[in-house]
Amino acid sequence: MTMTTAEENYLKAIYHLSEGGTKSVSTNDIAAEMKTKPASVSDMLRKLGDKEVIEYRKYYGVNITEEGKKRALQTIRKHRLWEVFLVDKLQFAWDEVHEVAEELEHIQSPLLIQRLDAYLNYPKFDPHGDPIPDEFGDVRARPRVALNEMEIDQTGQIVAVKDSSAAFLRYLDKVGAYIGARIKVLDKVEFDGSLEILVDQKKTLFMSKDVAANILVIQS
Amino acid sequence: MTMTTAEENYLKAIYHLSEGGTKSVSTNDIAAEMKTKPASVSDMLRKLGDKEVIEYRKYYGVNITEEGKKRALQTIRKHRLWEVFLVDKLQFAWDEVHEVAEELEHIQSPLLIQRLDAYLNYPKFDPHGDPIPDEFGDVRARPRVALNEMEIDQTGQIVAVKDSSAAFLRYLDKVGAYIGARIKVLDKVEFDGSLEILVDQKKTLFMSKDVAANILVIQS
DNA sequence: TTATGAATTTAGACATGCCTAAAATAAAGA
DNA sequence: TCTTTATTTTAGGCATGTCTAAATTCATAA
Ligand SMILES: [Mn+2]
Ligand SMILES: [Mn+2]
Ligand SMILES: [Mn+2]
Ligand SMILES: [Mn+2]
Repeated sequence: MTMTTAEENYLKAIYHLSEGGTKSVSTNDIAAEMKTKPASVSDMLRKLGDKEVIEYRKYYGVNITEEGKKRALQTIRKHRLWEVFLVDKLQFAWDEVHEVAEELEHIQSPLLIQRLDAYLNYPKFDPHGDPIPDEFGDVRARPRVALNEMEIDQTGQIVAVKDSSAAFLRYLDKVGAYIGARIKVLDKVEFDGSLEILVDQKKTLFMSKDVAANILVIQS
Repeated sequence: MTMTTAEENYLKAIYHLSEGGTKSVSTNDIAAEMKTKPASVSDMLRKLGDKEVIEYRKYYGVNITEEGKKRALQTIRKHRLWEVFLVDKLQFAWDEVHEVAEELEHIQSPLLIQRLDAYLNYPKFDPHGDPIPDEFGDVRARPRVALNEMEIDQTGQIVAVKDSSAAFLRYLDKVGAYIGARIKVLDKVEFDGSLEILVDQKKTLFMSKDVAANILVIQS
């Protein structure tokens, strides 16, 4: 059973909104995520239900099926592998890759993805720190905490961002925060939750609570 | 003015059938090339005519416009650059690349193509020996002759194939003919036009006139 | 010159994917 | 229990791209 580009995009959105298939998802939330109208979503949900990649009960939201989860993870795998290719091989900045990967992820060729994976040396994480599912859909996730939830003197390494918008990524580049940076919380301001951070044992950085909440860290 | 994937595929077919814009092309020939029905072609010709990438006079075939030629060459450029990527970087065989490139050529990102070109070191020819147009659509073609038209004792180098079907390419692999091979015509049989060829000064090869007619050579 | 036939276009239909406007439903409050 | 209202679905329509069947056109052969 083949899926169209539109169907793959919807299914991926449902997978993300359901937090990996653990929650049911509303029509309105899908419409917001896909930047379409709820009426268009209803049309698509019927189709995805017919293909049994979601369980669709009218008026009650949708749940992704095991088959659907497998499909979504394949698309996510392709998206993230292409992002690694664009950054590692073609010198794209991490804020330039998303839209192109959104197209490349729909290319149909198992051989292509297998060879790309090998060529990139079987990467486990994409340029935004998100894990790349293996060919069976298994994900090796790292336990992460949002930077704003860390306490003074705690240390760790930036591994991902929640907000992947170009604006946010460019801001991080500008201030010198990047995936892989080792950080230490030097101070937290009680009044507004803003933080003072030491980056790579040399650079001091101030950031608002809102910014810190979008930076994910593994503690060490 | 953006073009859909279908429009790009039709325009590319028209460019090839018109031999680079020098001939006018019939509806039936386009239908055969695109594996669709003439009725579908008529529909599409009206659209391409409206967009002024072809000149369409009902019942009299089409001619590609300068704008259309430019567009077609951009798609061809992308197709051939991706073929080089697949063969040089991902170890695809030359008979495995066409279908995937047929999809990849429609990815919309000027930056991607520019970077890919640089990454591949600005190749001038694809794995089948066909020239890669530059970003302005200029093609540096090499004067070629079909192998069956060469005379005894003449020498040259295989630079391209006319027939890119997987079956033909696999046959060439099997007998040891490849793009770049240096060849010499040892004998020609008058009766059926078949040839005896010396490849790389060491291997002798017999081939039918039909096979030789699909192998293109620059003479030396 | 006119009939014939091949090539081509048009008519009408269907699938996908999107929209707006209207109708239906479920959940919550009075 | 009976509204009210936000959410969701349906109805109807439009664009793209395909098809079959019917109509049209052009070229050519009698
Ligand atoms: Mn996508
Ligand atoms: Mn990513
Ligand atoms: Mn194509
Ligand atoms: Mn080629």
